[in-house]
Amino acid sequence: MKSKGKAGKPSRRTWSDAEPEPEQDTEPEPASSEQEGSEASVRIGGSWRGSLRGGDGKRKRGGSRRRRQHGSGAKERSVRRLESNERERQRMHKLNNAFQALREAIPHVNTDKKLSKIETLTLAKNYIKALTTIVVDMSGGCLPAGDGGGGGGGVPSEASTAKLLQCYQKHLEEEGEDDLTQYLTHARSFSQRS
DNA sequence: TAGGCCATCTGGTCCT
DNA sequence: AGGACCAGATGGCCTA
Repeated sequence: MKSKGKAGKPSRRTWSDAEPEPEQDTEPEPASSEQEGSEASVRIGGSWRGSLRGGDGKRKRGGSRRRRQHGSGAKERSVRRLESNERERQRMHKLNNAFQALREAIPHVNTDKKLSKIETLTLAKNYIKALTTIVVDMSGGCLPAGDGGGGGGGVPSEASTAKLLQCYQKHLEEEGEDDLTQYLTHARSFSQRS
């Protein structure tokens, strides 16, 4: 009963409400926009750090490290920041909604406890693998049987998965089906008949 | 209390 | 130019 979530975190600080100071300039941060001129804007332990992503190999996509100069005024910068924060929040909410949908799509045992994100992803991966195995098994009539992939309780090999896809595509061409569900229905009935 | 998980902020980079 | 994406940092909540 982890009642986490925003409701449980009244004190979570949002930039907007927690920025009491009208003095926007106050980003205590190092020199706000200009610090970038030099790359030494990383301060571990503080709440800011700057460029230097390229330094450790991560996110080292080309481009200059100079910060883009948006509007110059502190106020304008602050407004942009707030807007950015809001968009980022919305984006994360959408991401979380997607996680929730995924949680609901995969079966799991303990329904009391909400799956964490990492658990959700892991279970989803396993679930997909399991379903793939089932599909491979069911399509014995279509796929050459016993190629080592499907059965055996293991994960289908890449080869069998590729064959499955191939078979599916062929099926689409021949039958004009446009939905995996329909394919599965066919596969199921075929497997039941035989 | 430590550790896990999460929301949010933030600034760099990429894409349209 | 502006929005989207991404990853690091921070701090709060919760459980063992």
